[in-house]
Amino acid sequence: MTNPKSLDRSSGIAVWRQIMETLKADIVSGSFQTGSRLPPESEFAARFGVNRHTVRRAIAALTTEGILRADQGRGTFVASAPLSYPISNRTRFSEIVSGQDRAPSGRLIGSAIEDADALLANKLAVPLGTSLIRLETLRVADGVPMMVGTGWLEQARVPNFVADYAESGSITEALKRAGISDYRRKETRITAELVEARDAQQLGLALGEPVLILESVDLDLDGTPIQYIRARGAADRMQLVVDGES
Amino acid sequence: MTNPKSLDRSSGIAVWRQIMETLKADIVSGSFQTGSRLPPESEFAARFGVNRHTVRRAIAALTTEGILRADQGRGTFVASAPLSYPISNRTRFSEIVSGQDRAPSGRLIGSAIEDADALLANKLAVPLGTSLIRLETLRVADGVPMMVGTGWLEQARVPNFVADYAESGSITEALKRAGISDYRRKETRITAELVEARDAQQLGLALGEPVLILESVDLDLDGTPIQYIRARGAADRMQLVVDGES
DNA sequence: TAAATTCGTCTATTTGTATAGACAAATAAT
DNA sequence: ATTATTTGTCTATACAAATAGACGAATTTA
Repeated sequence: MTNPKSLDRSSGIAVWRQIMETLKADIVSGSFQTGSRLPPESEFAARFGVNRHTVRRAIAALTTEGILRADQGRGTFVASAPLSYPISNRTRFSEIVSGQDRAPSGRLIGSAIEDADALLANKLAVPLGTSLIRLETLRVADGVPMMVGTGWLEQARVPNFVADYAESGSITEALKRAGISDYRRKETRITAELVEARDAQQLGLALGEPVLILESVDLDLDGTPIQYIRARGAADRMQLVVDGES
Repeated sequence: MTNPKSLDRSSGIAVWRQIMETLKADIVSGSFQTGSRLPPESEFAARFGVNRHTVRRAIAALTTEGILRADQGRGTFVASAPLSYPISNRTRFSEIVSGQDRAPSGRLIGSAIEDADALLANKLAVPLGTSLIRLETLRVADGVPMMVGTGWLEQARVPNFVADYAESGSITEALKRAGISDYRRKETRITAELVEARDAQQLGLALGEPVLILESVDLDLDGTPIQYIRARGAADRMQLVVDGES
């Protein structure tokens, strides 16, 4: 049942990690049920064609993730299989994609001033080096962190944003004071990546988990870009819904 | 924008590979357009805080993938950006592909008959236990596998579907022969997961890589469900684009 | 109780990864 | 033509990853 997986020695991914991911996949798929005993390390070593120490490192990684538990003399056991969330339980985030929410939504967890690089200058249609405000936000549903987002706005357009936010405590209100009361979403680009260390902490994810990446540009009523957003969401907790109407 | 990526030194993923994936993600997201010149290696090295040799290895990997091209004395250029995949109610893979000057192809890699379980019965609006055709398809662009898909259709509605699809290579064409001249997409639900072993082999991905999951239901002109599709795509090769019209 | 099994730890060696510096080769800028 | 920039190649060093073998510690089995 456990795979005759081929290990890639020069892929830049350590062998122990490849084994770790294979084991995790087998546990998720149900090959090894919660509480059941795994074959001994020596057997895995033979099966994968590696040294026992390499298997041990993979098991150690899964142990710190809480997925496995090893008892000296007894064996290694599945402590808790990582859940594959049922689709029906996933949060629908259609409003994010359609742009019907009042972005940047969620709680402001940080801000900074930085100069526009090539990408940002292009997305926001401003000269290279233009001073931008960067906003870091966290979106929570039912107490569970769902997405972390980074938004960039031209500072000249929202000159007093930081002060306004500090005073009003509201992102929407701070934008309104800068004269930005309405805008629409141009498009949203969606892809997926493995979570970064910083986001993993914010979202409460283990390293190696997938995140959905949403990149979008908001336009004002004249079609001028207002902000560029790059949001990262816990893929196992959410599902984006794209309506087929339009 | 390429900078705030934090490198993880103890993740079991080599630094050069983390840089490689960051660069690839930036190319997919449009930071570096096809044909444009990248910043010099020394600048990347400074930006990532690594040695130039490490950056070179990342670039070498992307060069063998055909994504970058390096000319001595001139610089490093984006040879071909990975595919963008627009989503709308008229989504047809071949149209998307041809619109981007990619050679379209779809291949039927398997089919079976199975009874509708609760989920499928609900999605297709048929009684539980209804006989369904299950289709496994592989979609390829420029010789690179992009998506594997599983589709379910009510067998009574499209009796000769398997043969027709195998012959024409087109879902649209096969449906036409079953008397379904047109259909539209009801909605598309998007999430991400880690690739399964079987899909990894089909897509040429390593275990632990993220895949985009697309679930959708196609309706005929009366609004009756025709097929339910669950497709899995290599996240590092594609980007879904949702227009913000609504 | 004794033996077998299985995880835990140790030392030593080989291969892969990353850093450091230097210089050549090709191109672009002056 | 000369200089600066940028990629390509080389040597050398330090550290992590993986292999190999041996033995101890805890548990189960006979």
